[in-house]
Amino acid sequence: MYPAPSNTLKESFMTVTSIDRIDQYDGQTVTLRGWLYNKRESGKLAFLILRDGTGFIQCVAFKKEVDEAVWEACKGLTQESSVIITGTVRKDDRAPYCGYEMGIQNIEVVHKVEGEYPISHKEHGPDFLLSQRHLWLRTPSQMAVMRIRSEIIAALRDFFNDRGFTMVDAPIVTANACEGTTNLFEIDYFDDKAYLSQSGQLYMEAAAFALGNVYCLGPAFRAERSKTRKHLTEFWMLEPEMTYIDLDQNMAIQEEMLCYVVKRVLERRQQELKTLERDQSQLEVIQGPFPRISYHEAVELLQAKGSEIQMGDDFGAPDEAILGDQFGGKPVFIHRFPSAIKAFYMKPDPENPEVALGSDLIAPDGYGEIIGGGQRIDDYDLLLQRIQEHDLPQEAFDWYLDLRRYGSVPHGGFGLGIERVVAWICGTQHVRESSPFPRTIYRITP
RNA sequence: UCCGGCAUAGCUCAGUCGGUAGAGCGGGUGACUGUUAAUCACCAUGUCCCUGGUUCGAGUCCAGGUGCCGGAGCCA
Repeated sequence: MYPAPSNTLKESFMTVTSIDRIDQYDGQTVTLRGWLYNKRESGKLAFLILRDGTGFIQCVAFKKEVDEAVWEACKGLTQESSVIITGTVRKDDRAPYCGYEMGIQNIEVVHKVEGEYPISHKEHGPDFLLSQRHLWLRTPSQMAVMRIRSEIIAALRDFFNDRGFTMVDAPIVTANACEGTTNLFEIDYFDDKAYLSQSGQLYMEAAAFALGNVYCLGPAFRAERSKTRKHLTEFWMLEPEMTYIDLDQNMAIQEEMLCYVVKRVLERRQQELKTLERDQSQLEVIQGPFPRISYHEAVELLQAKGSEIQMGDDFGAPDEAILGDQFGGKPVFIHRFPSAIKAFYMKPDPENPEVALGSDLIAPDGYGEIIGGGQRIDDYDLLLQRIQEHDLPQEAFDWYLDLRRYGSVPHGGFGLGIERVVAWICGTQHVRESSPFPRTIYRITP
């Protein structure tokens, strides 16, 4: 018979494999290590649904064909108990999930769950699920979102690495604000105050003057009391910065990057997109060129659609949603916003100094702004003037001004919100679901 | 910070006119040799968010508070 499990498993010559490779072992006896996802049993027959992180498989035990101890172990098994199952792989049309099932020969219960597992296979509300996020991650939809998130980040890194960009990490603890000063998380820093970074951009500008084209990918923190489906207090941002680039080239690389990412998810994460029941035709239309309209044109378009927006106002959420849905499901660039509603470092358009050489990329289906970027001011005097106009503490920006004192060049870049892109590609209702452990205004656990 | 909504079993919710607290799922027990979120029978489960008020009587009505959700502002 088969050896007693735990201490002899290594010497048992059993092949330990994973569910995603099970099709290579048809007819063979292998060992899987996983967790009990679900169980169905009748008097003399038990179906155990095993998950191991790579997939799901149905394992079958007939009372007559297994040891009594194995039968008893199967019967007593509870949801999410961890188990090591050895059995014969066979193709079976009745098997759910992967088309294969495993005839159980031996089972080792690594840890049996006592008491109720909090998450059932029926519906739950979002607040409850978020309070159980550490367990919710085990469900198929959440695993699929995390796999797609991982693929998106890998694709973004590959895109820039393949084009000669250098990855430079930006600091998390900073002394100055990149955007406004009202949205900073303040921390004690020995006898001083410090802040959690809102953006790595200013540091990327310094790095670009050293290395040429660079990017960072890291967390950003905003102490905004925002309670919308597009906001987290901690989110991840990709921030490339490029020298000798203009606004059109900047938008072009954003477009190329996003098309590459969407294409790669379509190619490599079919299974996950199906699990999420994502309408893939909506992703297939994501191909360049993306429409590019000016702020001025956008406001006229919105007014024609019945929006109350006035020239000079920033877009509200409904405005963004309208703009995002005007172009056949493609994202749209809005460029040349009024300088007054944009960040202090945005370079004015030489042809119309009232507007800034910046752009936002608005995603369809109400996901809103997924990228914001543009040209940076490269003139020392103008940058100093803007810092003063915005009542920013000049000393904290001395090093940033230095970049315009020592070999300033035209440059620009952009910031891409990872959670928003993941939410859009996955079709999740809320960015909460696209972060493994989301932080919102009222939630910092788990 | 402002506006709106919600709060009842572990979860999702119902609860009529103010009159003894309910269902489904989950849990437990039992039956069943091909189940697909299995089915069937039985069992157990409550600070009705908190405080105060009205009333013979409050889950229900009133006031205040707390928590959460959605939105605005701000932003990726």
